[in-house]
Amino acid sequence: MKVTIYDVAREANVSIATVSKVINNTGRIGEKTKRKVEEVMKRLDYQPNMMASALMGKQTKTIGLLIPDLANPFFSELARSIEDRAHEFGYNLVICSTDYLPEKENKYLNLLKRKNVDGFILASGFENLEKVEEMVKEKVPVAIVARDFPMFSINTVALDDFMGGYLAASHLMKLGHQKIAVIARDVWSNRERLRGFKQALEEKNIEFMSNFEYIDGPSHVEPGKKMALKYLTGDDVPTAIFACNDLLAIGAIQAVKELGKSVPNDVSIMGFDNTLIATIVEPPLTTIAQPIQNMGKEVLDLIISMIKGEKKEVMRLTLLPSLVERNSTAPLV
Amino acid sequence: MKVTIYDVAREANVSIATVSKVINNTGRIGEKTKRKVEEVMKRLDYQPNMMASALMGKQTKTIGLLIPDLANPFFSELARSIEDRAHEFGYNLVICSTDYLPEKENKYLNLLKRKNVDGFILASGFENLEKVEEMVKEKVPVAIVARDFPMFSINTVALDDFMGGYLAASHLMKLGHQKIAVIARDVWSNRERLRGFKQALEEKNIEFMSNFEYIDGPSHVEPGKKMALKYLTGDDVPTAIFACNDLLAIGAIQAVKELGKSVPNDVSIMGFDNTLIATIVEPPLTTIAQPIQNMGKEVLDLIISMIKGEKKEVMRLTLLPSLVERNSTAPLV
DNA sequence: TTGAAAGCGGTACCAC
DNA sequence: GTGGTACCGCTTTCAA
Repeated sequence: MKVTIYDVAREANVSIATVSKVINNTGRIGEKTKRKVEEVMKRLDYQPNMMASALMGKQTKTIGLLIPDLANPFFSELARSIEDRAHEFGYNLVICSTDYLPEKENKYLNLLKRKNVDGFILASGFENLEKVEEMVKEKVPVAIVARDFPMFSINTVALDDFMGGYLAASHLMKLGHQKIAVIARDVWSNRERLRGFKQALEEKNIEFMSNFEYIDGPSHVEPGKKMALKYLTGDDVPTAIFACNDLLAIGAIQAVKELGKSVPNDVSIMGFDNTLIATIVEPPLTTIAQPIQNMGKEVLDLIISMIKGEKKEVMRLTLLPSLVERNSTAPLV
Repeated sequence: MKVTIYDVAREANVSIATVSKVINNTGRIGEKTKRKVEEVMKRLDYQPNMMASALMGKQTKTIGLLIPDLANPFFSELARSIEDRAHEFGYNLVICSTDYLPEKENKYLNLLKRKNVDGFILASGFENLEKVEEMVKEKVPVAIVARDFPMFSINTVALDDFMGGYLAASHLMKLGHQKIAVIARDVWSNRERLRGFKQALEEKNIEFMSNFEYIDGPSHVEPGKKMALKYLTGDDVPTAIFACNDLLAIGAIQAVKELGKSVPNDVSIMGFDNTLIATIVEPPLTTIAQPIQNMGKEVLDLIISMIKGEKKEVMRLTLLPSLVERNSTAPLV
């Protein structure tokens, strides 16, 4: 049977109160009693039951992480970096993929609340604002990562998406491109990227392509390819394409190849995220890098400090993207 | 404050015992009492606290998943498929990356046991046999996935790695290759793949390359590239390379390119796993596909039936790999 | 059919 | 310093 605090107490000839004290290192205990109890705990291989202490209001040392899709490299890399940091603090992660579906978001949120997770990290793609607002009101520790709710008072570690878009446009324009198509799914961060993108164009008096439209479907290779094909075979053929994530960009590369053209000689392509796959495609993808490791570490630290009740004021940490030049972009000839 | 079973009981003018019964649909309750209680639960938005019921011996509806590295596409895809199936049953997943480190394996195992997870799924790469044996003895539900412990009586969903290696060698030999280098990390499944590989060679009286050695370091792009470079610049240059996962294969492709040669014209390359990235490299990777979705579903079902105490006999389910031909392999000219 | 009460494994306050 | 004990929120006999 599982060994409980009672077993330890009996074996050490002390009360459970005393054992509890040595476990948590609280109150006053005599040196020899303490040593005795510790010896017994070791001998019996006693593992305190976290359910029980959680019931008494202690923490579960578990954090809920909601992301759109664990199989998407950006999110799995992000999850991994959060996980690493969490383990340093003795926390575990319950990971849930929401597929951008508000029903799933709500379902998992409720489920995890019932499991008394100590806090939530909501990654980009979380759409259900009211629910989040509700949680903040209930004082449930919630932090947002890789997504910004600018209208909203909530702890956030975000990327400067505006700047990301701006950087992308600037790079492409510097290479001489003027007709730059954009491939994006209609979510908040992409709207920001688009805004930054347009801002950069405007400053150079270059017009934004009028045939732009959001993709529908997930930000995956296929939709990216489809949209790129549409642009490349349309009336107003772009000389460069900025895709709002690496997967979409890869789709675009495939489209270009399928049309018998070359990247970057005929069409330059840029991605966003700088995930593993950006280094793997041919040609290697020029992309806007998100500091994934750092974002993971920062949100985790943020949520921990919220859980501990340290952080009283709301903060928004905005990390900056950077341009990673590889071979999928080239000067316009 | 959180609403408890007491609040519901008071509001409905019944005892907590009655409320408990309607929650769990156990015992006998009058129709109208039941309806009344249900109405109150809805009205108060009552969410039973799972900690409390777990303390009473009920399940936590949580499964621990130990994998080597969440950022590795194979494992994130596998985790995602397990997660999906788990959610269908109302289970959550606590995911831990072990980096193939026995210390981490043990640490997480202990931590999760203290959290009363209902069972464990151990993915390929789990090295610490004794610990697993111990858990099986303690009747903790444990299932293994994507890894075989043939010497060991434990529920498993495995891939026929031997056959995978056999398929790979057969395919390359059919293309005329006789000098086939192998890139692999020294873990169980790769030893099996290698065994199958050699078997196929032997049947055709083709010799296994004598300069073979295991890589050290993780099964990632860089080590793959390094080893490929070593083979390709050595005395006995292979005409084809079989890498034991897609990441390593990509490293090999990069090595070939770096040497100014072409895949598949100068060197054919094969991978293993058939993850997303196999479709993304250039040229698209010929690889041995693991039925990842299916493996995920099957282990989850397996562990659930163990948790429910249905499955009494140990079973080993072996799924079969299949060859996916793309463009990284070509006939030897 | 319903409810009182005894736990489950801890924590923490308050005497001693 | 140490121990008694009242909970935490829920499940489960066992009476009524």
